[in-house]
Amino acid sequence: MIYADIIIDISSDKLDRSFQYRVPERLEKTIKAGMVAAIPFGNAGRVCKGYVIGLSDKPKIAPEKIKEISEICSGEETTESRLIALAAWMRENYGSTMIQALRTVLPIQEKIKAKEKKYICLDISEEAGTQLLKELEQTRFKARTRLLRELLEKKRLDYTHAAKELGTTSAVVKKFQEQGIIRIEYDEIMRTSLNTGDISGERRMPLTDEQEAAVKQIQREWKKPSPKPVLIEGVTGSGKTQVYIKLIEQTLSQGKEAIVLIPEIALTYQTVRRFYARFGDKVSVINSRQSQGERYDQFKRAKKGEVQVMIGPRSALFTPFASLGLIIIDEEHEPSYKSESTPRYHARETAIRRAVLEHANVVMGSATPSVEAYSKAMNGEYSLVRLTTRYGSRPLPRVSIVDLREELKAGNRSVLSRELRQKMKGRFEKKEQVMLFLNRRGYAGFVSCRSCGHVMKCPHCDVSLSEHNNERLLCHYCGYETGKPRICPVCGSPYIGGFKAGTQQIEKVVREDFPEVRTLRMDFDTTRTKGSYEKILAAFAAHEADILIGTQMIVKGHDFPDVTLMGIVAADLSLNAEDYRCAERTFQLLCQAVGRGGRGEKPGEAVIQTYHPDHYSIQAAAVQDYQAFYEEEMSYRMLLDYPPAAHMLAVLGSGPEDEKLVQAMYYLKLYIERIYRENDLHIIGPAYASVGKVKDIYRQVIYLKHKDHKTLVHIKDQLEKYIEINSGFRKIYIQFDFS
DNA sequence: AGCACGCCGACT
DNA sequence: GTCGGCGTGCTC
Repeated sequence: MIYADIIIDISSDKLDRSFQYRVPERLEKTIKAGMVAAIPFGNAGRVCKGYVIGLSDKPKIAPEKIKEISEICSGEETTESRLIALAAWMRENYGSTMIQALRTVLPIQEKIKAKEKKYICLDISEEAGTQLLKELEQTRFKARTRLLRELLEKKRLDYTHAAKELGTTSAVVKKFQEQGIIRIEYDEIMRTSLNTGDISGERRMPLTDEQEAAVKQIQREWKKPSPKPVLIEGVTGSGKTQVYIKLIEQTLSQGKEAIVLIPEIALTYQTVRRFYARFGDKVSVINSRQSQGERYDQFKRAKKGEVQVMIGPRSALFTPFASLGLIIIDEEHEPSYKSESTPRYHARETAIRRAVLEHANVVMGSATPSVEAYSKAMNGEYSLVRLTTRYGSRPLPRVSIVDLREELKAGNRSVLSRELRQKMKGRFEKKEQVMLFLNRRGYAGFVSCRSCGHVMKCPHCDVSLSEHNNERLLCHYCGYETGKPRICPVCGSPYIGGFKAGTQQIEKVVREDFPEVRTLRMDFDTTRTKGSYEKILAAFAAHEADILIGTQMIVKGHDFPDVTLMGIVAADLSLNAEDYRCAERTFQLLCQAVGRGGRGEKPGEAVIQTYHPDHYSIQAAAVQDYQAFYEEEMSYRMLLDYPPAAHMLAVLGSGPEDEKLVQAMYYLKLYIERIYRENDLHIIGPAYASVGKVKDIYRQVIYLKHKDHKTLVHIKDQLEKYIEINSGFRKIYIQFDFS
């Protein structure tokens, strides 16, 4: 006798588990994990659809309780079943429940019902409603009162939303509907796709010899019986997009589709317009500002075959194309390709897995590949393609490194070194533009007491508050806001002030030093509203300002031909993070920043200000020498057994009660020591995570390091079981994070 | 999600 | 006593 594990519905949290069904004899041969089956469910025996996620020969519960599968609705070779197989792989490799994995892979399913989105509407006049509310308030119909009050205020309520927020059960709604007080409305609005704007300015450029050679090399790889993923290492301005477009053209001509992943931060109209220009309405774009419904529409169009190219961030990877031929990952090194929620998948690895399942190809590209990807290219797992010539053979900017310690010794306490200020002055006189880049990564101006050193912290999170406009203190993790205190809350000293490091302070200094100069600022504060990002860039491009001051976001993907000086104010702020990847991040950011300058006719220049002028990541970035950086960094990772030299698994525990969490994590460590007795496993922790508390939830972490990825997956599997059985983990949420 | 069950106040 | 709303728990 064969039994199938089936997941009924991924849209509800309450059904977040699998149910076992008997497989009738006639289906024993055909049934496979990933198929969609019709099954009776619930007391009323209503038939619904479910996903087969696994098969076994043992019943988990009393066999007489198990019902039989009615029929199979899908074959094994459908897009959906391949995506379910991908979800199963993600579940296994990243550690999550099957439901969580399915929800990541099939955002469609959630909306397949909501394609006819249900709304509750008042079906009687407002006066009658108000009257009825008054009557109801006198009675004990609490749920109805809540619902009616909300309805009078909002007129139209989202059905699922009402259920969640107001605790409105179906019984309440049904009763109201019978009485004719409300009606249920459905709507199916096809949200319009992104407007393509003016693309007439784009002309097709022939490939350079080097690009042509790269395309040929990739095509040779694809002709092999089992093609490897391709990594393009191409310096900034070498025209990787041209190569991508050529490869997509070829894929489409074979009747297949393509997915282009672009990191969230670079996903602007500027970057996708070249794809629009070439492929027109064959292209669809997803971005993270879109609602679930909008994304669903995009996926539906892809499934119907109305578009052939999908461009988007990480989640676009799951576009349900019928015959996927190519996945492109641009800026492969970007950290946003790693998911921050369970399953914590990496788009690069998952794309390669999907490509295997779909018989598609993967091409990734970066000027500064991640150490992980590059090491795989070195050991032959990926095929490496190099683009070394900058467009129009423009020289790289001249870079000078300024030692800030020397500045301090010379009595200059400003954030601008003498050299940088001197060079800025020269540019302003010549009417050329300047960009100042602050690599701050959460080191925004925190507020501390100069007498006792007390730092203002968020009461709900383990982070310092940062000062924003008009003396407000803001928590970047939970949004907590408070006024800046006049005196120190600990010692009462009036000398309490901001640590000057934010973009606002730099803007202030620039204005003081150069009163004539028009400044523009781009950071967390100024880009919060929709469209402001593009507005700022457009204003700068139109010479409405002479200097642009900003964080990470200013170094991504924009060409300003009149920018001839790039100032990197504090290069090593990102070096101080305790993360093993901080040198890599610093190198990548600096390379991008330096590469920004000198895109036009005039030669560019860059100034890097740092306290660590001798650090290899800064030295290598100044001369844009990836190879030198890679070798240094790789020997460091080998020495300390960090990925990719070894594999690492972070076991993250979180919960509202500190002591319970500490205890549970300690037991977890003991359990790991008990089940794995070889001495080749490094266990670090448990310890509080780098941010030990977020929104009043405490967080701890155990790190496991081992040469073999499979061993870690095995330990994860055992831990999952242990946690499920053990009641001590009831209020503790455990997540796994592989790297 | 959707259904049955059982508790509890209100009313014949 | 019975009726009916409303929260709770279960569905292989």
